[in-house]
Amino acid sequence: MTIYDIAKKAGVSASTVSRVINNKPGIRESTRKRVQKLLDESGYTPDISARGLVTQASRFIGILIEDIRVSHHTESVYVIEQEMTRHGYTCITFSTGADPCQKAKYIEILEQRRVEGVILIGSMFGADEVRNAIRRHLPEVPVVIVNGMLDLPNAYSVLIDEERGTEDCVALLLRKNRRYLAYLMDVPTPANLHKLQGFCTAMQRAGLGDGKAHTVYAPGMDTNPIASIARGREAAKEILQKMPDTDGILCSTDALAIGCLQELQSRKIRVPEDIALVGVDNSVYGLVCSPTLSTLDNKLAEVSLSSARLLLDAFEQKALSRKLMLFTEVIERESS
Amino acid sequence: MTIYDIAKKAGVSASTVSRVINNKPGIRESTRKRVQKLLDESGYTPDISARGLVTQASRFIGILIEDIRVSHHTESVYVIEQEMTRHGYTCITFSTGADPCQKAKYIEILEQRRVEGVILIGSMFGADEVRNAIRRHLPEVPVVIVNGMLDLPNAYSVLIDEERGTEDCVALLLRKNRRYLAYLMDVPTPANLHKLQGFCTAMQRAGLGDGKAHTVYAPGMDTNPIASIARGREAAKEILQKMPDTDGILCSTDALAIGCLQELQSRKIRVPEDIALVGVDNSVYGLVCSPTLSTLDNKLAEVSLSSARLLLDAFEQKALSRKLMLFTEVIERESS
DNA sequence: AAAAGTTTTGCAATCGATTGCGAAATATAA
DNA sequence: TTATATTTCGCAATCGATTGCAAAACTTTT
Repeated sequence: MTIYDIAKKAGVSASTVSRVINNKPGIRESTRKRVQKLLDESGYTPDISARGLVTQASRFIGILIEDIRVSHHTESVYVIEQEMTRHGYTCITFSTGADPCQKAKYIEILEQRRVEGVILIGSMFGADEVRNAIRRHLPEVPVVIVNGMLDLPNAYSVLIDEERGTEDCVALLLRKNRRYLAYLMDVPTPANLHKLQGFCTAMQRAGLGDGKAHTVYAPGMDTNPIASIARGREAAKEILQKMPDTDGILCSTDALAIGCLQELQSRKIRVPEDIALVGVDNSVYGLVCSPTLSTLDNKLAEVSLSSARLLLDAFEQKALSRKLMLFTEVIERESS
Repeated sequence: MTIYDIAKKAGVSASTVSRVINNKPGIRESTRKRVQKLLDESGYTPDISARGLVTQASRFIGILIEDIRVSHHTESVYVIEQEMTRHGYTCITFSTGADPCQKAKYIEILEQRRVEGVILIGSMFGADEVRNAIRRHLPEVPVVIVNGMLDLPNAYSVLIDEERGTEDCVALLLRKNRRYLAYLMDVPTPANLHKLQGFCTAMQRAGLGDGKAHTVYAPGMDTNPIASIARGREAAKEILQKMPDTDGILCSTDALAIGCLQELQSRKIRVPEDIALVGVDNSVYGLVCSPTLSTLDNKLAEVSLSSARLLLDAFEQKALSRKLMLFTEVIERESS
């Protein structure tokens, strides 16, 4: 069922049908009615790709993410997809995996589909391969990086102030009269390094010494939260052994915090009485466990919505800035 | 950068370039080399939509899901996307929400994008609006329903034997010498009704009376597991009040089971000593909580992979059957 | 060296839309 | 009624590819 079929039935030319479909002026009301009726009855739907060929607008945007199964990414994808769909765009979403070369492959697919814009979610898109792939395959379309930066003329960023957020978490622990704080650090992504920086700054300011000395590392690249939790348990052991005085632990993710919690509980260490615990992410896990977990809300929905809006603005050259900074919020629950 | 630009540079016609791109025979090796080199250097990528216009193959498939944020759906989307991408297809995924009319809208978008096949995930796609929308907009393309059925000539189904799985869960509880079983039922979706049926059958067979009499209902349509957990807590109260002898609870989802667990623990009822608890889903929550939750693994990854394969087979008219039935597996952990 | 057979290539149509521009139809003015 | 202005519509080109068929360019044979 094409525009020509409709044209034939209506006894007009394809141009006229096209004009009716797109509500263009210069069509007699009576013909418009007649064609529209045929359009409705026949169940015709335009082939958007064919249209895109001449209008040079695919109405596609690409979303690249390392692994859609990690729950905060899922939330982002959801929000972005809703917003873009609302504006007539269709999202093509790929889980790229960690390998930068693989990411480049997906970027090429996006070019083949002629996406009008791209949103990169996650902080692992800083690799050179990615930069080059974008420069090569998508030099013209706006690219929004959620929680990361890319030094390219067509790149935009939406960031959250992780450093300040972490400082706020330390402040919470201090308010609870904790003085022997430990920090549990995940993979050294740019975002996580910012958090670490925040921890160190806050420690310094409180006169509690060198933050790095109070930091335990539990790096690992896992998509499965269970693995993170296991890392958290191991790290907790290390903390207890190296810093037996610890009365407050700040973890760079909720999953790690859950791991700590499990380890502490298995040793009959009371949370928060003996050790207060604070995570980062505001994930569901923090509500499922007992005691419920104090955490840092990174405003995922807001950040994602902002990225979608930023991209839409960029389409119309209306973007106010290439960089958007949003703030986090501490959520105080039972574990602190 | 189009095929014509390349042709001009190479001093050949567009047809020749096209033949090189698609590895068609009948091109002199020397010209092929020359054109290929230009192709590589120029960073040309074919416009897949333009190609699709003449080949009548969009290489798109659509995935419809109520809400991508619910974690088992995410897993499905991930698996399907990987498999389809591997075969050269690009997935367009939509979170449709619960409203059937909204679903019909998305089905129309899929038609506009000329998808070659569709996968419907979740048991909520049985509504008449959906059926009609498919009949109207996608009467020709194969549609695979994951965990559901649709009476249409182009529909395929991948199902899991929930009934039998639930029976196996009851068997587990019986092995643990539990005799006063309660069943906690979620929304009456087709899938959940099958589970209930399984519970009743197993109870009957064990001579433990009428399953329905031992069932408590906690219906609710929430995307957020926290809400499910809250429902679980409430339902647990009801169970304890109505059936104080209960020594084993089977829940139709893990989230409900977590809710039960929380409620039981807050009342100092020991799990599994006083009451054994079994969930269904094999979700992460079951590993995060303590004691870890016995559950029914519904083989999500396998089911999803099978649906993708089934769709691919359907493309080539190689589908062995319109209906595929897979089996579940009981995972015994600490809570039972 | 010409004829016949093969291998390479290009022309032009096609897919399903949109759109500038001119022509036809209608409305308005003289 | 004719001239002019204004609507309304259709022709044909275009977007970026693919492909059947015929023409051109080579090989091989005689």
